[in-house]
Amino acid sequence: MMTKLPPVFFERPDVVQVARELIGKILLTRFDGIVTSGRIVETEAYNGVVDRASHAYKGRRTARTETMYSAGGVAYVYLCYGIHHLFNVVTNIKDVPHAVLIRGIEPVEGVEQMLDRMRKLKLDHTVGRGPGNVSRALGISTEHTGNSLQEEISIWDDGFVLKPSDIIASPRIGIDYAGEDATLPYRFYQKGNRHVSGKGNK
DNA sequence: CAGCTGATCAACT
DNA sequence: GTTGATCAGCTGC
Repeated sequence: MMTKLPPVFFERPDVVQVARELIGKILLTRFDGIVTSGRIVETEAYNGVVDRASHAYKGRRTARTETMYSAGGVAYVYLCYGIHHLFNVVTNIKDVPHAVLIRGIEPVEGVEQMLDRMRKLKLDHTVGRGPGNVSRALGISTEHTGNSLQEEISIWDDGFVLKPSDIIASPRIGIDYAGEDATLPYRFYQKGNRHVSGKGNK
């Protein structure tokens, strides 16, 4: 049984809780009738205007970050280091720029299509590992920023439940510039899953 | 296995 | 002109 997560799931006020609950859910895209999906195994919460690691820190608002100010339940996709498209889920209500970065998925449907997009011949643990690869495997790019998560891109609950002890919280990756905010336990991942980025995810 | 580096663009100084 | 919510490929232990 598959249930699509409704807008109210994303509009809740606690972005850290949403990030934790997204572990184990299914992220699915359907572009031109081609379905690819994967189970979310790693996320990070970005806590809006008070979070030095967020693009919306201190209420910064540019053409790029504008979609983070939408009501929860849409995609925020932006380009990092000029080449990587990073996919985020916007949460909270309109004008509160919270978001959850999806950092890792375990491929489920459309493996052949994902391998094609990754330019790989065979499924391995690097497919869907790291935020740039999540977008690449699922075919998501900056042109999808602002899109609803009820249409081409959607997130599903298939009844899969993780033991609470298998969801680990840790500091976020690659945000050393964020001072004290860099130490907050806003990253969540499934213990031991090989599609989680970094080392030592036991 | 650790460490460096190129790719390449939007935002900021 | 510099810097990042990154990745893969190479170097040299």
